[in-house]
Amino acid sequence: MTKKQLIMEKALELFAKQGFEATSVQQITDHCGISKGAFYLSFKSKDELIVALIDHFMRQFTADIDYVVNHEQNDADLLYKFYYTTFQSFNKHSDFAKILMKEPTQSFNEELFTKLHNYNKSLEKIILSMIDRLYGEQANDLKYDLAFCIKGFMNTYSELFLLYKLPIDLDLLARSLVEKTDLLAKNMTLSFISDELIQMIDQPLNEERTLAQIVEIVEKNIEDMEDSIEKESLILLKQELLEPALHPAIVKGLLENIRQHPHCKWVAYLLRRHFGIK
Amino acid sequence: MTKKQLIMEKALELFAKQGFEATSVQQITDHCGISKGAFYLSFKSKDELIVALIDHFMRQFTADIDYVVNHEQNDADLLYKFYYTTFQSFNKHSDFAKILMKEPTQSFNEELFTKLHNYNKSLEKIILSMIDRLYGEQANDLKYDLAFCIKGFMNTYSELFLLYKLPIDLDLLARSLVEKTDLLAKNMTLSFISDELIQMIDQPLNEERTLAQIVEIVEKNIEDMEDSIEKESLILLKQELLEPALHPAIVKGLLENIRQHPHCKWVAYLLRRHFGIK
DNA sequence: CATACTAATGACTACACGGTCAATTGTCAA
DNA sequence: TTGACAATTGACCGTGTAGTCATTAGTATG
Repeated sequence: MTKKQLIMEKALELFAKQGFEATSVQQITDHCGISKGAFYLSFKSKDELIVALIDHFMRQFTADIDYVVNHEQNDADLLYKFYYTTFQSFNKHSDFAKILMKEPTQSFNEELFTKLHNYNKSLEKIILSMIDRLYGEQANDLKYDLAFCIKGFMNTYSELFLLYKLPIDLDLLARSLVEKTDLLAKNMTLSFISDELIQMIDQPLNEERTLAQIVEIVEKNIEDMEDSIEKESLILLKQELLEPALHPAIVKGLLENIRQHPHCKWVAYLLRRHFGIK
Repeated sequence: MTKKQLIMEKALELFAKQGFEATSVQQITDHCGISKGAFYLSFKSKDELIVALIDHFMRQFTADIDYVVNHEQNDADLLYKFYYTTFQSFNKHSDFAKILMKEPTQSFNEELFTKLHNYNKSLEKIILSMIDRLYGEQANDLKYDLAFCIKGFMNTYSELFLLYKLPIDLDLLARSLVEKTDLLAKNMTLSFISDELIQMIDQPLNEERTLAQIVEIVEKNIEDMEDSIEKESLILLKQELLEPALHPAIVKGLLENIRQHPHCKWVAYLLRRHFGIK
């Protein structure tokens, strides 16, 4: 484990207990068993650590959900898989989820707020594509409301195990939320959230990634990796970004190679979107 | 206006923007146009100010909602009035609502956490009484789930105007949430949140259970069970309570044995806490 | 073993915080 | 106008913070 990873891991525990503000760098380094100076060899500042943590987990989370939604063939299982994976992920990374749910986002600096907003939008996009696939025309006017309800369920029910550390029957939870969602989708008539409203929310924060940005992210990823099949796959994919030459099937295979690697989930997500591969 | 009120008003604005931690007493007094010393004539400490703010608004909010729910004669309008009043109140006191939604509750001191938990319980009680009145027997097993959904709606939809300051059609919002709530109440079949689960949530805030109490609960559980692996496991765990002898790994295994048994979840939860096993 | 280099340390700085209190200002009855 | 008292101030204190950097420890190479 690199020092960076150690710091991130230990810092997360403290942040979850005390929040960002209330946790000092000294506490973090003590908890890691390293000196304060060593901390600043890995991170330029405390803020950079926070950004790194948020990126690390949000990328993984977004990528996981996206994969599940895109790879579930059976419509009947889609919603279930979505909820199950979501809560499983929350449960696995409960320290981070706790921070995410409760940290006062508006008090962050602009950069972090925008960042979180964008991740939130990614999640919303995934949810909307799922709604579209399952209910299509039937729920067109209601899709945003439905997405909001789904997010509301996620928020409220996750409190149960984040705040109170209760044992959770994930299967039952997922099934019960599927039922609720399905009921709403098939019977709702009143739409509150219009396209217009969504546009107003999105207005200031639009941002597509350019090819160059993606290449840059891939390169950074390659640097951080140890020699392995995954690294080789990523290098090949980077070449494919710059000079498309490979058969789609090969690209898909390469993406599959890196999908499970914990540090590649985000980059795999970006690449899947870029190459238009499910 | 008394000095106390002035301070509370001005402090609230800053807290909403920056959070409690990030707002200094100096900032507050500057914003009020008074000296730091004057602040401490009105409040013993910054914490006392925070408590005063939370009490002031939560009392008002709880009382408002309670009044509406208790004084609405017409069942058909009850839910609508509830949602309308709630969001109107959020809107009116949006600075406070913002704090409430986003402040990391777990990082507060014990007193504040308990306080908020109690207000939350009051609100839940009001919601549950409303559910009981409207749907009675029909939704008895589902009442907690329904209450959670209502809270989820409140949370998610309030973000729209708390975070993004959008103009809101309160009437349409309330009507659309009434529809959703009604749909769920009349058609849901799967209950996720049981009485047992609610008990577990309330538990950690009460006093710690003594060993004797836990033993008693375990014994009662054993009596009610049929002969099985689970029962044997529970008997062994009871002995372990009285005379610790087993390896932690064995204890964990025994706990795992009873975890899924429907009548053991509560006792498994207590035991996990007692033995300090995740 | 000597050298060159990197990794790691922790004492240190500058500063911001919550909270205090001697000194100052404002008020009003005598 | 005086004097007694209450209200208010802001310099000050101890503490804890983020971040720096001269120094030291560790390691690889010739």
